[in-house]
Amino acid sequence: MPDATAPAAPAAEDAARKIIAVIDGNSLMHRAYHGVPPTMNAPDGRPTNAIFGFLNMLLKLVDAFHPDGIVCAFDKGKPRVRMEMLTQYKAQRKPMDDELRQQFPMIHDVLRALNVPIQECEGWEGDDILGTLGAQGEAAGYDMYLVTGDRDMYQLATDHVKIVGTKRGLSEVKIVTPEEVVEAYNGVTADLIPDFYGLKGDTSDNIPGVPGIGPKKAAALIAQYGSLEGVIEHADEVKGKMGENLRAHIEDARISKQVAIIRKDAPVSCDFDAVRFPSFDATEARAALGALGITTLATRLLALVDGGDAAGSGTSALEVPASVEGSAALAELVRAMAADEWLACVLDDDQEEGALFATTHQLWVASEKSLMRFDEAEIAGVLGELFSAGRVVSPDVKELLHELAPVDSADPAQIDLLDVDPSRIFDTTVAAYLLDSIRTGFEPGYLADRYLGLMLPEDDDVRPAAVAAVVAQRAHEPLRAALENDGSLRLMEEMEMPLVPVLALMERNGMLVDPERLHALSEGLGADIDALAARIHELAGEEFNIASPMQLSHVLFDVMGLPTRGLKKTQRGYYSTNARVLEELARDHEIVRLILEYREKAKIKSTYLDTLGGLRRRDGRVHTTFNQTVTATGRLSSSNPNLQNIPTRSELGKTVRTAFSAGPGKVFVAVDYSQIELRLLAHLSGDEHLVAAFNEGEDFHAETASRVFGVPVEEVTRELRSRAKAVNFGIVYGQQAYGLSQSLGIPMAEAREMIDRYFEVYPGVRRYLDQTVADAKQTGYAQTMFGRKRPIPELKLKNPAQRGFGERTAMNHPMQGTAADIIKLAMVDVPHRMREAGLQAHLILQIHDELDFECPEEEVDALIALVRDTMENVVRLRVPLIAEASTGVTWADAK
DNA sequence: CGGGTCACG
DNA sequence: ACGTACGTGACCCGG
Repeated sequence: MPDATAPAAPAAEDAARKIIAVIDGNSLMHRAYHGVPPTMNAPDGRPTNAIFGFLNMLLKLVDAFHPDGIVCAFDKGKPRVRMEMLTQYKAQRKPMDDELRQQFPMIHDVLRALNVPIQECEGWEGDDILGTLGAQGEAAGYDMYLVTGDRDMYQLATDHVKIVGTKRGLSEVKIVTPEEVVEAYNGVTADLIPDFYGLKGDTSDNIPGVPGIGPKKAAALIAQYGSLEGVIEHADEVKGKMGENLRAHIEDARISKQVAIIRKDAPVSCDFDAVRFPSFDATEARAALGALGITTLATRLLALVDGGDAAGSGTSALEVPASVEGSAALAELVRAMAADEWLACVLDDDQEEGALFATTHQLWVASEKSLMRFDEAEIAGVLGELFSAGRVVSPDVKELLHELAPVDSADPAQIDLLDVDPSRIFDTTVAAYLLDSIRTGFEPGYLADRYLGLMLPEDDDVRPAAVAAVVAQRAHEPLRAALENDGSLRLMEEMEMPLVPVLALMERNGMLVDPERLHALSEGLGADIDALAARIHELAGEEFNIASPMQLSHVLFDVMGLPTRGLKKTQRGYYSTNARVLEELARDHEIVRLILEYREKAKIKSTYLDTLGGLRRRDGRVHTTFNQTVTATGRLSSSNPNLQNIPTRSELGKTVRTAFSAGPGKVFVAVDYSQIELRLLAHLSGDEHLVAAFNEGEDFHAETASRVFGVPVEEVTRELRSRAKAVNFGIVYGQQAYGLSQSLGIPMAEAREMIDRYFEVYPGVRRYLDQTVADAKQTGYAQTMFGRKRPIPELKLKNPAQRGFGERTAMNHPMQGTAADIIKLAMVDVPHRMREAGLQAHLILQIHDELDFECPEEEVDALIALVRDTMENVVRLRVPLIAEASTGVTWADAK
C-alpha cells in the first residue's frame, strides 16, 4: 500500500527511473558471516569476515546495477510488531554469535563513512522496513532494488520494486524474476506468498502455519483454491489427517498469513532525492576501512569516487618526518625518555652507519656522518642509555642488543643482557609473528598495511631505515592492542620478550670449534669421496655427476636398467633416488651401496666440515642466529650456521661433533627433556592410562606395547616395544595407517589394526585429538597450553589431502608448540638462576627439547642440578617432566 | 629460484 | 581419486 503522503509518481513512466538499492543489513550480514571463512581480523583482532563479505556484495551490487543511491536497513531491538499477533510466540531465535554481533557496530561505522544512510526503527523487522521503503520509493518514481537473502521478500516484487537475491553465497547478485519466484515456490505467485506461509508456516520466522502441511501441499492447495481464504472455504473438501488439521487450525493459518505479510507502514521515511552513491569522502572511508584492516576492498571502493584512485592507490602513504640531527634531536630524546615514552630504534648499516630513532614527534639520526657525529661507541652509549632508562620498540631488538654486547669483540659488553627489563622492550616483528605465525616476512610494508592501514612512501629519498623506525613507532600500540584482543599479550610479555636478551646472550656466547679437526676430517672424507666416485663411474661405465639426482636417475634406471617397479617419479619426470629407494636397491647392487656412502660423506663434508670453519669469528667461535619468528609452531630455528641439525644419528655424523669442544677445563653439558611431546599428550588429553603410564610405569613404550598387544609388561619383546614406540611417535604427528605401515614396513591392515587398538586402550587420546581438530575447524587455528595460536587455513579446503594435512597439523601443534613454550620458559629462568647461583657456565644452544652449556668442570654437578630443577618444574603437569643430563669434553661425548 | 635430498628434533 | 607423520635449514643442480 503506497504511502498517501508520498509525492505522485512522475507522469513519464518510460523515462529512465533512477535506481535506489535498499539493503537488508541484518540478512546480508548473516549471509556474509556464514559465507566467508572466519579467518579475517582487524588489526586489533576483531573479526571482520562479515564486513568483508558485506562490502564485497555491495561492490557486486554497484557493478551489476549502478544504483544512483543506496540505503541500508537494520533490525533494531526485538522485532515485535508482527510477532505480537502470535499469542503463542516464543522467543526461540538462537542468540547471535559474538563474532557476528561485534561486527554490527563496525559495519555501521563503515556505512556512515561511505555516506550510506542507515534506516532503523525500534521493534520492526528489516523486511518491513524494506517493504515500506520500497513502496515509498516506487511511489516517488524510483526503481527500487531490495537486496536481501530472505526468500519471503519475493512477495514485494512489482514492476518498479525488484528483489535482488544473492547466489553462491554472496558472490553473485541478480534480480529474482517472477518466473523464478514461481519456480521456487512450487507454482505459487509472488502475491500469494503470505497465503502460502499461512499454510506451510516458517520455522525460521516462528510462523506456525498448519501442522502437517509442508511446502508441496501448501502450494497445491493454493493452486487449487486460489488463496488462503479459498482454501479455508473449501476446508471440508480436504481429506484425511491433513483436512482435520486444517479445520482445527483455521485461525492459526489466518494469523500466520498476516504475520507473513511484509508490512509497508513502518515508521520510516527517506528523502530518496538526497540519497546518492557514491558520495562519500575518500579520506574518511579510507580511515574507516583501514582501521578494520580491509585494504584490497578499500581500494576498489575508493576507486568509485573522484580522487580515490587518483593517486594510483586506495591507501594513503605513511608520512616520514624529515630526520632531525644535532642538539634539538638530542633534547627530544632526553624529553621522551624522561616522559617514559616508547622510542623506536632501528640500526642503519646501509650507506651510512648509524642508528635512527623515532618518537611520536620526530625522527632523528645518529651516525658518523650526521651533524651529531656519533662514532660507533657513542651510538652504543645512546643505545645503552635507552635500554637502561628508556622503553625500546624495534623490529629487531636482539640486533640492538648485539650492538651493545657484540659477538665479535674483545671489548667488554656495555650492557648486562640479563639486566634488560623485558617489560621495557617491544619487538614489532615478534608481535606480528605471534598474531600470524604462519606468515613469512614481517617487513615494514606489511606492518604499515596491516596495522596502520597505510602504504609506504615510494619516495626513493626516504631511507628504508627511517621508514622502519617510523613504522615500528607507530605500529607499537596497534600491535599491543591486537595482542591483547587476540589473548596473546601474556605470551608476548612473559615469554617472548624475556627470551630476547637470553637469545642475544646465547648467540654472543657461541660455540668453540676446532678448525684443524674439521680440516682433517674433511680431508679424510674427500679422499673417500674421490675413491667412491671413481668406483661408481667405473661400475656405471660412464662419468656423470653423482650429486645430480637427474643424472643419477638416468644412469641407474635408464643406462643400467635397475628395476623401477613401484618407484615414484619426481615432479620433473625422473625416478626418485632418495635414500628410501636406494636402500631398497642396495641389497642387490654394489653401485647403489657406494652411492649411499658417497651421499652421506658428501653431505657431511659440504654442509658441516667445509663450512663451519669459515664461519668462525675472530674469537674462534661460531655464533648461530636464533630466529624467533620463523616456525609456525613456536619453536626457534637456527641459521648461519644451523647448529640445531649437527649430525648425531650416524657414527660418521657424530664425528662432526668431535670438532666442537668446550674449551680447556670445561665440559659440555647437555640437558634434554625426556619424551616431552608424549608427556604433553598425556597431560593435554588427560587419558587416565596414558597418565598412569608416565606416573607409574618404568618404561613408557613397553607399557604401551603391553596395553596395545595385550601382554604383561614383562613379556613385551623388543620387537613389540619398538612397534609401540613407532605408534607413540606417530600419534604426535596425527599419523594414519599408511604412515605407520611405511615406518614399520608392515602391511596397511596391520598398521590400521594397531592404531585402532591404541585408541581403544587410550580412549581419552582419541577424544582429545578429535576435539582438537573440531576446535581448530571452528576457530581456524590450533593452540598450545599457553595460547600460542597456529592458523590452519587448510582445514577449510575441499581437497581431502590438503584438509587431511590441516587436520594432522591441528593435532601436532598443541604438542610441538607447548613443548616449545615450555623450553622457552625454562630458557628465560635458567640464565638468571645461574647468575644468582654464581655459576660461570654459559648457555650456548637450544635444540628444541635440549639445552646445551659450556661448563667449568668443577661446576658440573651444580649446573646439572640447577638446570634439571628449572626445566622439570617450570610448569606443573598431570605427569612429571623429566630432564636428563649428559656431559663430555667434546660435543660428541655428551650423550 | 624451485626442486630434490638429507641433516636435526 | 587422492596422497600419505609434524617442524626446520643447507647444499646442490639446472632452468
